[in-house]
Amino acid sequence: MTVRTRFAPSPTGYLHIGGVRTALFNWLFARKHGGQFILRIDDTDQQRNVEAALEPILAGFRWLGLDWDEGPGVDGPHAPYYQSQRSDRHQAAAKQLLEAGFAYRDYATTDEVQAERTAAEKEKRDFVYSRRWMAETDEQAAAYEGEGRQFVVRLKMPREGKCEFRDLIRGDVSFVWAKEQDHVIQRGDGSCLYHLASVVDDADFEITHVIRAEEHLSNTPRQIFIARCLGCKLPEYAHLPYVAEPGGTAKISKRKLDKYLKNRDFKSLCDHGNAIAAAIGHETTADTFNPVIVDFYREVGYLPAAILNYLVLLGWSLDDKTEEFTRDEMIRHFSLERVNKSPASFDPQKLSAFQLRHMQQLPIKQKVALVVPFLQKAGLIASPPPCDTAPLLTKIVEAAGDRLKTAGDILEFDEFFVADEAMTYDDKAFDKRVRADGAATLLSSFRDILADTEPFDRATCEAALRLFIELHDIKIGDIIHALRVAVTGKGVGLGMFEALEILGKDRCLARIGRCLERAESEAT
RNA sequence: GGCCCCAUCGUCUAGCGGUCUAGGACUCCGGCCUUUCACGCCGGCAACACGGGUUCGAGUCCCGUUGGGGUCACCA
Repeated sequence: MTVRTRFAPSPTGYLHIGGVRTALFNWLFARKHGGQFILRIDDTDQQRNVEAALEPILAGFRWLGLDWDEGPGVDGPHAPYYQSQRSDRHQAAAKQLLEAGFAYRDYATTDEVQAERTAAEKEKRDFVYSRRWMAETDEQAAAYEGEGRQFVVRLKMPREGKCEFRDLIRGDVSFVWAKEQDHVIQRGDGSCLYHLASVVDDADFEITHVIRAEEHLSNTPRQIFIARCLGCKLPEYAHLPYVAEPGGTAKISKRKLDKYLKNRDFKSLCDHGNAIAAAIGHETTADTFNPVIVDFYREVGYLPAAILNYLVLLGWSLDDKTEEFTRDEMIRHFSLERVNKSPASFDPQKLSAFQLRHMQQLPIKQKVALVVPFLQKAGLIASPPPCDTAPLLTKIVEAAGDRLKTAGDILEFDEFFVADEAMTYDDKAFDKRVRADGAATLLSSFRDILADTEPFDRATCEAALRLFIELHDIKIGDIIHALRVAVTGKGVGLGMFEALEILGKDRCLARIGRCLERAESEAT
Protein backbone atom coordinates (compact mmCIF):
# COMPACT_ATOMS: atom_id res chain seq x y z
CA MET A 1 0.00 0.00 0.00
CA THR A 2 1.37 3.40 -0.95
CA VAL A 3 1.57 5.97 1.73
CA ARG A 4 -0.58 8.99 1.03
CA THR A 5 -0.52 12.02 3.27
CA ARG A 6 -2.17 15.38 2.97
CA PHE A 7 -2.02 18.90 4.21
CA ALA A 8 -5.28 20.78 4.13
CA PRO A 9 -4.91 24.52 4.39
CA SER A 10 -7.90 26.77 4.34
CA PRO A 11 -7.33 29.80 2.15
CA THR A 12 -6.58 32.45 4.73
CA GLY A 13 -4.11 34.50 2.77
CA TYR A 14 -1.01 33.50 4.64
CA LEU A 15 1.06 30.45 5.51
CA HIS A 16 1.52 29.95 9.23
CA ILE A 17 4.87 28.72 10.50
CA GLY A 18 3.19 25.99 12.55
CA GLY A 19 1.27 24.93 9.48
CA VAL A 20 4.47 24.58 7.54
CA ARG A 21 5.91 22.35 10.21
CA THR A 22 2.85 20.11 9.98
CA ALA A 23 3.04 20.14 6.20
CA LEU A 24 6.74 19.37 6.33
CA PHE A 25 6.20 16.29 8.45
CA ASN A 26 3.49 15.10 6.09
CA TRP A 27 5.71 15.74 3.12
CA LEU A 28 8.70 14.03 4.69
CA PHE A 29 6.68 11.00 5.64
CA ALA A 30 5.29 10.64 2.14
CA ARG A 31 8.66 11.14 0.48
CA LYS A 32 10.36 8.79 2.89
CA HIS A 33 7.98 6.00 2.00
CA GLY A 34 7.87 6.76 -1.69
CA GLY A 35 4.27 7.83 -1.38
CA GLN A 36 2.28 10.89 -2.34
CA PHE A 37 1.76 14.19 -0.65
CA ILE A 38 -1.56 15.83 -1.40
CA LEU A 39 -2.63 19.40 -0.97
CA ARG A 40 -6.31 19.72 -0.28
CA ILE A 41 -7.96 23.08 -0.01
CA ASP A 42 -10.40 23.33 2.86
CA ASP A 43 -12.62 26.10 1.62
CA THR A 44 -16.01 24.85 2.77
CA ASP A 45 -16.39 28.07 4.68
CA GLN A 46 -17.00 29.81 1.35
CA GLN A 47 -15.23 33.05 0.97
CA ARG A 48 -15.21 35.31 -1.98
CA ASN A 49 -11.69 35.16 -3.26
CA VAL A 50 -10.31 31.70 -2.71
CA GLU A 51 -7.65 31.96 -5.39
CA ALA A 52 -6.22 35.19 -4.02
CA ALA A 53 -6.22 33.87 -0.48
CA LEU A 54 -4.62 30.66 -1.58
CA GLU A 55 -1.82 32.08 -3.68
CA PRO A 56 0.44 33.18 -0.81
CA ILE A 57 0.14 29.71 0.68
CA LEU A 58 1.09 27.96 -2.54
CA ALA A 59 3.89 30.45 -3.05
CA GLY A 60 5.21 29.56 0.38
CA PHE A 61 5.19 25.89 -0.46
CA ARG A 62 6.95 26.46 -3.75
CA TRP A 63 9.57 28.61 -2.09
CA LEU A 64 10.28 25.95 0.49
CA GLY A 65 10.37 23.25 -2.14
CA LEU A 66 7.55 21.26 -0.59
CA ASP A 67 6.09 19.90 -3.78
CA TRP A 68 2.72 18.23 -3.89
CA ASP A 69 1.75 15.30 -6.04
CA GLU A 70 -1.91 16.17 -6.24
CA GLY A 71 -3.68 19.40 -5.50
CA PRO A 72 -4.04 22.89 -6.92
CA GLY A 73 -2.42 23.01 -10.33
CA VAL A 74 -1.50 19.34 -10.17
CA ASP A 75 -4.37 17.23 -11.32
CA GLY A 76 -4.63 13.69 -10.12
CA PRO A 77 -7.02 10.77 -10.13
CA HIS A 78 -9.07 12.20 -7.28
CA ALA A 79 -9.62 15.73 -8.53
CA PRO A 80 -11.01 18.17 -7.64
CA TYR A 81 -8.91 19.02 -4.61
CA TYR A 82 -10.97 21.96 -3.47
CA GLN A 83 -13.54 20.97 -0.89
CA SER A 84 -15.97 23.53 -2.19
CA GLN A 85 -16.05 21.58 -5.45
CA ARG A 86 -16.77 18.33 -3.70
CA SER A 87 -19.99 19.27 -1.97
CA ASP A 88 -21.95 16.64 -3.86
CA ARG A 89 -19.76 13.98 -2.29
CA HIS A 90 -20.26 15.47 1.16
CA GLN A 91 -23.98 15.75 0.73
CA ALA A 92 -24.21 12.18 -0.46
CA ALA A 93 -22.35 11.11 2.67
CA ALA A 94 -24.70 13.11 4.88
CA LYS A 95 -27.62 11.46 3.17
CA GLN A 96 -26.10 8.05 3.66
CA LEU A 97 -25.57 8.66 7.35
CA LEU A 98 -29.10 9.94 7.69
CA GLU A 99 -30.59 6.91 5.98
CA ALA A 100 -28.53 4.51 8.02
CA GLY A 101 -29.63 6.20 11.24
CA PHE A 102 -26.16 7.44 12.20
CA ALA A 103 -27.34 11.00 11.85
CA TYR A 104 -30.64 12.76 12.28
CA ARG A 105 -32.50 15.86 11.24
CA ASP A 106 -32.54 18.27 14.11
CA TYR A 107 -35.13 21.02 14.19
CA ALA A 108 -33.87 22.88 17.21
CA THR A 109 -32.99 26.52 16.80
CA THR A 110 -29.55 27.70 17.72
CA ASP A 111 -31.03 29.44 20.73
CA GLU A 112 -32.73 26.31 21.97
CA VAL A 113 -29.54 24.31 21.88
CA GLN A 114 -27.70 27.17 23.46
CA ALA A 115 -30.27 27.26 26.25
CA GLU A 116 -29.65 23.61 26.99
CA ARG A 117 -25.97 24.22 27.05
CA THR A 118 -26.31 27.13 29.46
CA ALA A 119 -28.61 25.16 31.71
CA ALA A 120 -26.13 22.31 31.88
CA GLU A 121 -23.40 24.74 32.71
CA LYS A 122 -25.46 26.26 35.48
CA GLU A 123 -26.16 22.86 36.99
CA LYS A 124 -22.51 21.96 36.62
CA ARG A 125 -23.15 18.88 34.58
CA ASP A 126 -21.78 17.91 31.19
CA PHE A 127 -23.77 19.15 28.30
CA VAL A 128 -25.15 16.60 25.93
CA TYR A 129 -27.90 17.60 23.59
CA SER A 130 -31.27 16.19 24.66
CA ARG A 131 -32.25 15.42 21.06
CA ARG A 132 -35.54 16.98 21.88
CA TRP A 133 -36.06 18.33 18.38
CA MET A 134 -34.67 15.27 16.70
CA ALA A 135 -36.79 13.97 13.86
CA GLU A 136 -36.24 10.35 12.96
CA THR A 137 -39.39 9.87 10.95
CA ASP A 138 -40.87 11.92 8.15
CA GLU A 139 -43.98 12.52 10.25
CA GLN A 140 -41.94 14.12 13.00
CA ALA A 141 -40.09 16.14 10.46
CA ALA A 142 -43.32 17.30 8.86
CA ALA A 143 -44.68 18.32 12.25
CA TYR A 144 -41.63 20.45 13.01
CA GLU A 145 -41.70 21.94 9.58
CA GLY A 146 -45.34 22.79 10.17
CA GLU A 147 -44.07 24.95 13.00
CA GLY A 148 -41.87 26.72 10.48
CA ARG A 149 -38.70 25.10 11.71
CA GLN A 150 -35.64 24.32 9.63
CA PHE A 151 -33.38 21.40 10.16
CA VAL A 152 -29.69 20.74 10.34
CA VAL A 153 -28.17 17.29 10.22
CA ARG A 154 -26.52 16.10 13.40
CA LEU A 155 -24.43 13.07 14.09
CA LYS A 156 -26.16 10.58 16.34
CA MET A 157 -23.21 9.79 18.50
CA PRO A 158 -23.05 6.62 20.59
CA ARG A 159 -23.92 7.24 24.21
CA GLU A 160 -22.06 4.34 25.67
CA GLY A 161 -18.69 2.72 25.43
CA LYS A 162 -15.38 4.23 24.47
CA CYS A 163 -13.61 5.28 21.36
CA GLU A 164 -10.16 3.82 21.48
CA PHE A 165 -7.51 4.23 18.88
CA ARG A 166 -3.79 4.09 18.49
CA ASP A 167 -2.06 7.29 17.62
CA LEU A 168 1.30 6.87 15.92
CA ILE A 169 2.80 9.50 18.16
CA ARG A 170 0.74 9.42 21.31
CA GLY A 171 0.12 5.73 21.61
CA ASP A 172 -3.21 4.44 22.88
CA VAL A 173 -5.81 7.15 23.32
CA SER A 174 -9.30 6.71 24.62
CA PHE A 175 -12.40 8.89 24.75
CA VAL A 176 -15.79 8.21 26.32
CA TRP A 177 -18.44 8.25 23.59
CA ALA A 178 -21.10 9.72 25.83
CA LYS A 179 -19.10 12.91 26.17
CA GLU A 180 -19.02 13.48 22.45
CA GLN A 181 -21.50 15.92 21.05
CA ASP A 182 -24.01 15.36 18.30
CA HIS A 183 -22.13 17.66 16.00
CA VAL A 184 -23.78 19.34 13.10
CA ILE A 185 -22.48 17.94 9.83
CA GLN A 186 -24.81 19.72 7.45
CA ARG A 187 -26.16 23.22 7.73
CA GLY A 188 -29.69 24.36 7.18
CA ASP A 189 -28.76 25.48 3.69
CA GLY A 190 -27.48 22.03 2.82
CA SER A 191 -23.80 22.81 2.92
CA CYS A 192 -21.58 20.46 4.87
CA LEU A 193 -19.16 21.11 7.68
CA TYR A 194 -15.52 20.41 8.09
CA HIS A 195 -15.59 17.12 9.96
CA LEU A 196 -17.79 15.40 7.47
CA ALA A 197 -16.02 16.91 4.49
CA SER A 198 -12.62 16.06 5.85
CA VAL A 199 -13.43 12.43 6.49
CA VAL A 200 -15.13 11.97 3.14
CA ASP A 201 -12.28 13.58 1.25
CA ASP A 202 -9.61 11.69 3.14
CA ALA A 203 -11.37 8.50 2.21
CA ASP A 204 -11.88 9.56 -1.41
CA PHE A 205 -8.24 10.58 -1.69
CA GLU A 206 -7.17 7.30 -0.14
CA ILE A 207 -5.22 9.06 2.55
CA THR A 208 -3.39 6.46 4.60
CA HIS A 209 -1.90 8.67 7.29
CA VAL A 210 -3.54 11.68 8.81
CA ILE A 211 -0.68 13.66 10.29
CA ARG A 212 -1.90 16.86 11.86
CA ALA A 213 -1.53 19.09 14.88
CA GLU A 214 -2.54 18.05 18.35
CA GLU A 215 -5.49 20.40 18.42
CA HIS A 216 -7.29 17.86 16.26
CA LEU A 217 -6.81 15.04 18.71
CA SER A 218 -10.12 15.65 20.41
CA ASN A 219 -11.83 15.82 17.01
CA THR A 220 -10.68 12.35 16.16
CA PRO A 221 -13.44 10.31 17.83
CA ARG A 222 -16.17 12.00 15.85
CA GLN A 223 -14.19 11.59 12.66
CA ILE A 224 -13.67 7.95 13.42
CA PHE A 225 -17.38 7.64 14.02
CA ILE A 226 -18.17 9.22 10.69
CA ALA A 227 -15.65 7.09 8.85
CA ARG A 228 -16.90 3.89 10.39
CA CYS A 229 -20.54 4.67 9.73
CA LEU A 230 -19.70 5.45 6.14
CA GLY A 231 -17.87 2.17 5.88
CA CYS A 232 -14.56 3.86 5.14
CA LYS A 233 -11.23 2.38 5.93
CA LEU A 234 -9.71 4.27 8.83
CA PRO A 235 -6.43 6.06 8.21
CA GLU A 236 -3.60 5.94 10.70
CA TYR A 237 -3.54 8.98 12.92
CA ALA A 238 -0.52 10.89 14.11
CA HIS A 239 -1.05 13.98 16.21
CA LEU A 240 1.92 16.29 16.33
CA PRO A 241 2.65 18.54 19.25
CA TYR A 242 1.92 22.10 18.29
CA VAL A 243 4.55 24.79 17.87
CA ALA A 244 4.53 26.96 20.98
CA GLU A 245 5.02 30.69 21.16
CA PRO A 246 8.48 32.18 21.71
CA GLY A 247 9.38 31.97 25.34
CA GLY A 248 6.07 30.32 26.18
CA THR A 249 4.09 27.11 26.12
CA ALA A 250 0.86 28.15 24.44
CA LYS A 251 0.24 27.45 20.79
CA ILE A 252 1.82 30.07 18.59
CA SER A 253 -0.70 32.35 16.96
CA LYS A 254 -0.61 35.21 14.53
CA ARG A 255 -3.00 37.12 16.71
CA LYS A 256 -0.75 37.41 19.72
CA LEU A 257 1.97 39.37 18.03
CA ASP A 258 1.93 42.15 20.59
CA LYS A 259 2.74 39.67 23.27
CA TYR A 260 5.60 38.12 21.33
CA LEU A 261 7.09 41.50 20.68
CA LYS A 262 7.86 41.68 24.36
CA ASN A 263 10.18 38.77 23.82
CA ARG A 264 13.59 40.27 23.09
CA ASP A 265 14.64 37.70 20.52
CA PHE A 266 11.36 37.79 18.67
CA LYS A 267 11.50 41.55 18.66
CA SER A 268 14.94 41.68 17.13
CA LEU A 269 13.93 39.13 14.51
CA CYS A 270 11.05 41.45 13.65
CA ASP A 271 13.11 44.60 13.67
CA HIS A 272 15.70 43.08 11.39
CA GLY A 273 12.97 42.05 8.97
CA ASN A 274 11.24 45.38 9.09
CA ALA A 275 14.45 47.24 8.35
CA ILE A 276 15.01 45.18 5.23
CA ALA A 277 11.39 45.45 4.20
CA ALA A 278 11.55 49.21 4.57
CA ALA A 279 14.67 49.38 2.43
CA ILE A 280 13.06 47.42 -0.39
CA GLY A 281 9.75 49.20 -0.06
CA HIS A 282 7.85 46.12 0.98
CA GLU A 283 4.61 46.88 2.71
CA THR A 284 4.74 45.80 6.33
CA THR A 285 1.58 45.75 8.33
CA ALA A 286 2.00 43.51 11.32
CA ASP A 287 -0.83 41.48 9.92
CA THR A 288 0.89 40.56 6.71
CA PHE A 289 4.52 40.67 7.67
CA ASN A 290 5.76 38.98 10.81
CA PRO A 291 7.82 35.95 11.80
CA VAL A 292 4.77 33.78 12.36
CA ILE A 293 4.10 33.99 8.64
CA VAL A 294 6.45 32.18 6.29
CA ASP A 295 6.39 34.96 3.74
CA PHE A 296 8.37 37.06 6.19
CA TYR A 297 11.42 34.85 5.76
CA ARG A 298 11.31 34.92 2.02
CA GLU A 299 11.05 38.68 1.93
CA VAL A 300 13.98 39.07 4.30
CA GLY A 301 16.15 36.64 2.41
CA TYR A 302 16.31 33.58 4.56
CA LEU A 303 17.21 30.27 2.98
CA PRO A 304 14.45 27.72 2.59
CA ALA A 305 16.93 25.03 3.58
CA ALA A 306 17.57 26.80 6.87
CA ILE A 307 13.90 27.23 7.66
CA LEU A 308 13.22 23.59 6.89
CA ASN A 309 16.20 22.44 8.90
CA TYR A 310 15.09 24.46 11.89
CA LEU A 311 11.50 23.34 11.58
CA VAL A 312 12.24 19.66 11.25
CA LEU A 313 14.00 19.80 14.58
CA LEU A 314 11.00 21.38 16.22
CA GLY A 315 9.50 18.22 17.61
CA TRP A 316 11.69 15.70 15.90
CA SER A 317 15.28 14.60 16.29
CA LEU A 318 17.45 11.89 14.84
CA ASP A 319 19.85 11.33 17.68
CA ASP A 320 21.84 13.12 20.33
CA LYS A 321 24.07 15.09 17.98
CA THR A 322 22.95 15.47 14.39
CA GLU A 323 21.47 18.87 13.71
CA GLU A 324 22.21 19.66 10.12
CA PHE A 325 20.12 18.05 7.47
CA THR A 326 19.83 18.56 3.77
CA ARG A 327 16.46 17.91 2.27
CA ASP A 328 17.50 14.42 1.21
CA GLU A 329 18.90 13.59 4.61
CA MET A 330 15.68 14.67 6.24
CA ILE A 331 13.75 12.40 3.96
CA ARG A 332 16.11 9.52 4.57
CA HIS A 333 16.01 9.79 8.34
CA PHE A 334 12.53 11.00 9.13
CA SER A 335 10.23 8.80 11.12
CA LEU A 336 7.11 9.39 13.15
CA GLU A 337 8.51 7.23 15.92
CA ARG A 338 11.02 9.92 16.71
CA VAL A 339 8.52 12.73 16.89
CA ASN A 340 8.20 14.22 20.34
CA LYS A 341 5.03 14.32 22.35
CA SER A 342 5.45 17.71 23.96
CA PRO A 343 5.15 21.13 22.36
CA ALA A 344 8.27 22.87 21.10
CA SER A 345 8.69 26.57 21.55
CA PHE A 346 9.64 28.70 18.58
CA ASP A 347 13.11 30.08 19.22
CA PRO A 348 14.16 32.95 16.95
CA GLN A 349 17.79 32.69 17.98
CA LYS A 350 18.11 29.07 17.08
CA LEU A 351 16.50 29.78 13.75
CA SER A 352 19.10 32.47 13.14
CA ALA A 353 21.84 30.07 14.03
CA PHE A 354 20.63 27.65 11.38
CA GLN A 355 20.32 30.44 8.88
CA LEU A 356 23.95 31.39 9.51
CA ARG A 357 25.18 27.84 9.13
CA HIS A 358 23.37 27.37 5.86
CA MET A 359 24.61 30.71 4.56
CA GLN A 360 28.15 29.68 5.40
CA GLN A 361 27.79 26.62 3.25
CA LEU A 362 26.41 28.47 0.26
CA PRO A 363 28.80 28.95 -2.66
CA ILE A 364 29.63 32.58 -3.32
CA LYS A 365 27.94 32.54 -6.70
CA GLN A 366 24.64 31.57 -5.19
CA LYS A 367 24.93 34.21 -2.52
CA VAL A 368 25.46 36.81 -5.19
CA ALA A 369 22.42 35.61 -7.05
CA LEU A 370 20.32 35.84 -3.91
CA VAL A 371 21.43 39.32 -3.15
CA VAL A 372 20.68 40.86 -6.54
CA PRO A 373 16.89 41.14 -6.18
CA PHE A 374 17.30 42.97 -2.89
CA LEU A 375 19.62 45.52 -4.40
CA GLN A 376 17.27 45.97 -7.30
CA LYS A 377 14.23 46.46 -5.13
CA ALA A 378 16.14 48.97 -3.05
CA GLY A 379 17.08 50.82 -6.21
CA LEU A 380 20.80 50.31 -5.64
CA ILE A 381 21.45 48.52 -8.89
CA ALA A 382 19.65 48.61 -12.17
CA SER A 383 17.47 45.86 -13.42
CA PRO A 384 18.63 44.03 -15.35
CA PRO A 385 22.01 44.59 -13.72
CA PRO A 386 24.79 46.04 -15.89
CA CYS A 387 27.30 43.43 -16.97
CA ASP A 388 30.08 44.80 -14.80
CA THR A 389 27.99 44.31 -11.66
CA ALA A 390 28.78 40.67 -11.12
CA PRO A 391 32.50 41.03 -10.33
CA LEU A 392 31.82 43.96 -8.01
CA LEU A 393 29.05 42.10 -6.23
CA THR A 394 31.19 39.05 -5.88
CA LYS A 395 33.87 41.11 -4.22
CA ILE A 396 31.43 42.70 -1.82
CA VAL A 397 29.69 39.48 -0.95
CA GLU A 398 33.01 37.77 -0.45
CA ALA A 399 34.27 40.56 1.77
CA ALA A 400 31.02 40.61 3.71
CA GLY A 401 31.44 36.94 4.54
CA ASP A 402 29.45 35.94 7.57
CA ARG A 403 28.12 39.43 8.00
CA LEU A 404 25.61 38.45 5.36
CA LYS A 405 23.31 36.37 7.51
CA THR A 406 20.34 36.81 5.29
CA ALA A 407 20.34 37.89 1.67
CA GLY A 408 18.62 41.10 2.69
CA ASP A 409 21.60 42.02 4.84
CA ILE A 410 23.33 43.17 1.67
CA LEU A 411 21.40 46.40 2.14
CA GLU A 412 23.60 47.19 5.12
CA PHE A 413 26.34 47.75 2.57
CA ASP A 414 24.54 50.32 0.50
CA GLU A 415 27.58 52.61 0.68
CA PHE A 416 29.19 50.59 -2.08
CA PHE A 417 26.33 51.32 -4.42
CA VAL A 418 25.60 54.97 -3.86
CA ALA A 419 27.38 57.94 -5.39
CA ASP A 420 30.07 59.52 -3.25
CA GLU A 421 28.01 62.66 -2.73
CA ALA A 422 24.92 60.67 -1.87
CA MET A 423 26.51 58.59 0.85
CA THR A 424 25.04 59.30 4.25
CA TYR A 425 26.98 59.49 7.48
CA ASP A 426 26.19 57.84 10.73
CA ASP A 427 26.23 60.98 12.86
CA LYS A 428 27.21 59.24 16.05
CA ALA A 429 30.12 57.50 14.40
CA PHE A 430 31.13 60.70 12.68
CA ASP A 431 31.22 62.62 15.93
CA LYS A 432 33.10 59.94 17.73
CA ARG A 433 35.68 59.08 15.12
CA VAL A 434 36.14 61.98 12.71
CA ARG A 435 35.85 64.68 15.32
CA ALA A 436 38.21 62.89 17.65
CA ASP A 437 41.33 64.90 18.47
CA GLY A 438 43.73 64.96 15.58
CA ALA A 439 41.67 62.55 13.51
CA ALA A 440 41.03 64.99 10.71
CA THR A 441 44.68 65.88 10.41
CA LEU A 442 45.71 62.24 10.27
CA LEU A 443 43.00 61.52 7.76
CA SER A 444 44.18 64.34 5.59
CA SER A 445 47.77 63.12 5.67
CA PHE A 446 46.80 59.58 4.98
CA ARG A 447 44.70 60.71 2.06
CA ASP A 448 47.87 61.97 0.43
CA ILE A 449 49.49 58.61 1.02
CA LEU A 450 46.57 56.80 -0.53
CA ALA A 451 46.76 59.05 -3.53
CA ASP A 452 50.15 57.58 -4.29
CA THR A 453 49.32 54.01 -3.39
CA GLU A 454 49.72 51.67 -6.32
CA PRO A 455 48.31 49.16 -6.96
CA PHE A 456 45.25 50.09 -5.00
CA ASP A 457 44.54 46.69 -3.55
CA ARG A 458 43.96 45.55 -0.02
CA ALA A 459 47.48 44.34 0.65
CA THR A 460 49.14 47.48 -0.63
CA CYS A 461 46.68 49.71 1.18
CA GLU A 462 47.28 47.84 4.37
CA ALA A 463 51.02 48.09 3.99
CA ALA A 464 50.64 51.80 3.40
CA LEU A 465 48.61 52.26 6.53
CA ARG A 466 50.98 50.17 8.63
CA LEU A 467 53.86 52.27 7.48
CA PHE A 468 51.85 55.42 8.12
CA ILE A 469 51.12 54.59 11.75
CA GLU A 470 54.71 53.64 12.31
CA LEU A 471 55.92 56.98 10.98
CA HIS A 472 53.42 58.93 13.02
CA ASP A 473 53.98 56.76 16.04
CA ILE A 474 50.29 56.09 16.51
CA LYS A 475 48.17 53.02 16.94
CA ILE A 476 46.07 51.71 14.13
CA GLY A 477 42.94 52.52 16.10
CA ASP A 478 43.84 56.19 16.01
CA ILE A 479 43.19 56.43 12.32
CA ILE A 480 41.35 53.45 10.99
CA HIS A 481 38.00 54.29 12.56
CA ALA A 482 38.01 57.76 11.13
CA LEU A 483 39.04 56.30 7.79
CA ARG A 484 36.14 53.89 7.93
CA VAL A 485 33.62 56.62 8.61
CA ALA A 486 35.13 58.79 5.90
CA VAL A 487 34.97 56.09 3.28
CA THR A 488 31.79 54.22 4.21
CA GLY A 489 29.90 56.67 6.37
CA LYS A 490 29.57 54.03 9.04
CA GLY A 491 31.24 52.92 12.22
CA VAL A 492 31.04 49.27 11.35
CA GLY A 493 31.38 47.33 8.18
CA LEU A 494 33.65 45.20 6.07
CA GLY A 495 37.34 44.81 6.67
CA MET A 496 38.83 48.24 6.06
CA PHE A 497 41.21 47.26 3.30
CA GLU A 498 38.68 45.19 1.44
CA ALA A 499 36.42 48.22 1.53
CA LEU A 500 39.15 50.47 0.12
CA GLU A 501 39.93 48.07 -2.66
CA ILE A 502 36.31 47.62 -3.61
CA LEU A 503 35.69 51.34 -3.82
CA GLY A 504 38.91 52.07 -5.67
CA LYS A 505 41.27 54.94 -5.31
CA ASP A 506 39.26 57.72 -6.88
CA ARG A 507 36.18 57.14 -4.83
CA CYS A 508 38.14 56.73 -1.62
CA LEU A 509 39.95 59.99 -2.15
CA ALA A 510 36.74 61.77 -3.05
CA ARG A 511 34.98 60.45 0.01
CA ILE A 512 37.81 61.35 2.36
CA GLY A 513 37.82 64.79 0.86
CA ARG A 514 34.11 65.20 1.34
CA CYS A 515 34.38 63.94 4.88
CA LEU A 516 37.10 66.44 5.75
CA GLU A 517 35.06 69.26 4.28
CA ARG A 518 32.08 68.22 6.34
CA ALA A 519 34.18 68.06 9.49
CA GLU A 520 35.57 71.50 8.80
CA SER A 521 32.35 73.22 7.82
CA GLU A 522 30.51 71.91 10.79
CA ALA A 523 33.32 72.71 13.15
CA THR A 524 32.93 76.43 12.53
C1' G B 1 -15.27 23.66 34.62
C1' G B 2 -15.72 18.54 31.65
C1' C B 3 -12.81 15.59 28.47
C1' C B 4 -8.02 14.68 26.43
C1' C B 5 -2.73 15.40 26.01
C1' C B 6 2.01 16.66 27.96
C1' A B 7 6.29 17.18 31.77
C1' U B 8 15.08 16.43 31.24
C1' C B 9 19.43 22.83 31.38
C1' G B 10 16.26 29.63 29.76
C1' U B 11 15.15 27.15 24.59
C1' C B 12 15.46 22.69 21.02
C1' U B 13 16.69 17.94 22.46
C1' A B 14 19.62 12.76 23.66
C1' G B 15 18.18 9.19 27.17
C1' C B 16 13.65 3.49 25.58
C1' G B 17 16.08 -0.11 34.11
C1' G B 18 22.48 -0.38 35.61
C1' U B 19 27.55 2.42 30.80
C1' C B 20 23.87 9.27 33.87
C1' U B 21 29.00 12.34 38.98
C1' A B 22 22.61 13.13 32.68
C1' G B 23 25.30 14.03 26.52
C1' G B 24 24.74 17.60 22.23
C1' A B 25 22.93 22.32 20.06
C1' C B 26 21.15 27.52 20.63
C1' U B 27 21.33 31.45 24.14
C1' C B 28 24.04 33.55 28.14
C1' C B 29 28.84 34.55 30.83
C1' G B 30 34.26 34.64 30.70
C1' G B 31 38.76 34.49 27.57
C1' C B 32 41.46 34.31 22.83
C1' C B 33 41.68 36.26 17.75
C1' U B 34 41.12 41.37 16.02
C1' U B 35 40.99 47.85 12.46
C1' U B 36 34.99 47.95 13.64
C1' C B 37 31.10 44.53 13.27
C1' A B 38 30.27 39.64 12.24
C1' C B 39 32.72 34.92 12.08
C1' G B 40 36.05 31.49 14.35
C1' C B 41 38.53 29.12 18.64
C1' C B 42 38.84 27.83 24.04
C1' G B 43 36.44 27.58 28.70
C1' G B 44 32.18 28.12 32.06
C1' C B 45 27.03 28.44 34.21
C1' A B 46 22.73 25.63 33.70
C1' A B 47 17.90 20.35 33.95
C1' C B 48 15.61 14.79 35.30
C1' A B 49 8.42 19.20 38.66
C1' C B 50 6.96 16.75 43.49
C1' G B 51 5.36 12.41 46.39
C1' G B 52 4.49 7.42 46.67
C1' G B 53 5.27 2.61 44.85
C1' U B 54 7.63 -1.71 41.60
C1' U B 55 12.87 -3.33 41.50
C1' C B 56 19.04 -5.53 43.97
C1' G B 57 18.92 -0.87 41.11
C1' A B 58 14.48 4.49 38.20
C1' G B 59 15.48 10.40 34.44
C1' U B 60 13.86 5.71 32.35
C1' C B 61 8.00 1.36 34.59
C1' C B 62 3.11 2.19 37.63
C1' C B 63 -0.09 5.45 40.65
C1' G B 64 -1.14 10.10 42.68
C1' U B 65 -0.19 15.44 43.20
C1' U B 66 1.24 19.83 41.02
C1' G B 67 2.07 22.52 36.79
C1' G B 68 1.48 23.52 31.60
C1' G B 69 -1.39 22.97 27.23
C1' G B 70 -5.25 21.48 23.76
C1' U B 71 -10.41 21.16 23.03
C1' C B 72 -15.43 21.83 24.08
C1' A B 73 -19.23 26.23 17.00
C1' C B 74 -24.52 25.73 11.84
C1' C B 75 -14.86 27.77 11.95
C1' A B 76 -11.27 24.86 9.73
